[in-house]
Amino acid sequence: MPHSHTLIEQLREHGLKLTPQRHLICQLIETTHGHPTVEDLYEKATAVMPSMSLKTVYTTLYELAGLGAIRLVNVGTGGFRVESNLDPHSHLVCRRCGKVMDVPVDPAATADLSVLEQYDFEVEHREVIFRGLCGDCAQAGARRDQGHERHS
Amino acid sequence: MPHSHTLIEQLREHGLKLTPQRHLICQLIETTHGHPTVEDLYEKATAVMPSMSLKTVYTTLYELAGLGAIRLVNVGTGGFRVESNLDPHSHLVCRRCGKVMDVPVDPAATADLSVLEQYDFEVEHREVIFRGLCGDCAQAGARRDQGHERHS
DNA sequence: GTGGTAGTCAACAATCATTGTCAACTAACA
DNA sequence: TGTTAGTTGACAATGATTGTTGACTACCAC
Repeated sequence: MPHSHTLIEQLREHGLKLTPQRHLICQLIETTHGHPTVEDLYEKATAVMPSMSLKTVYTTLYELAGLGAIRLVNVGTGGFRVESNLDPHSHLVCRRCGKVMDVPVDPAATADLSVLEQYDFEVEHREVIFRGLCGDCAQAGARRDQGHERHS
Repeated sequence: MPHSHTLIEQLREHGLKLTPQRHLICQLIETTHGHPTVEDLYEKATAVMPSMSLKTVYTTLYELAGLGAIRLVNVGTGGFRVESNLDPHSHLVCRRCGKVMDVPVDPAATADLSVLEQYDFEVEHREVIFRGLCGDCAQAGARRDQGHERHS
């Protein structure tokens, strides 16, 4: 049920102070679709509250992640991204533009996992990433191949 | 068939010069088990050839990756790791010590992938990561919990 | 073997993401 | 409204990676 709470409510429930900075960051996360980078949020935040420091954004994100209110994922595109969609899903990651998209493929539904039992390892979380080219980048690549042949 | 070639042979086939640096790096990759970081390889390389620069290690790894002879994977533990096992498999990543282990779970066998067709995205590669605690770290955590209660 | 040349290398500086430190500040509660 | 523990912003530091460049060298032709 905590999942129906807003991020701010979750902060309060855990005894964290409701500072204006946290308020703003939570709001931005809730109203931003996709998978913003820390820098993305920082830019949006400073637009509203110019004194906001990048450090505060990082700190707040780690706090929210610690509460399980968000997840910080690293898809290998440099820096991590804020994941506010907590439903089980996988990611499409464009190797050219770095765009990240959700796909409703449950990582827990991965094929036969019985082999895992042979390993001395406590699995806590599963992650599935599909890498490749998004539509835009695939088109851009195709156009470039047609146009001026020699460019690689 | 190129997969049965040594890394050095693959370099040669693609017209890259066989410098002593590349020779050494290829050798180190082939004789190192697990998933060495760039820094790991750099340390081993400088032990043999002290003049080796970190830049050269990076450059060579990118070249090998460009040929498809190795893969550079980023499992979110800071810096990437060299993957010389090109068979389809997945990874166990310890969130505490950062250890990476291979498991023979084919990422392509992930459940129902038909939903992917609805997305305008060309999938080139699939990646599955299981995150959690390795045996050693799980034990260490349990011991700490028993001993001095209050430590978090 | 020797010379020419394109491809490589080491050194060094620069960049990017992230984290540490700490004094000043403020939300929460009495 | 005062007290105080928890937060914040400024700033420096770290760690990983990348850019630049002149010197160097593996390779090919002779």
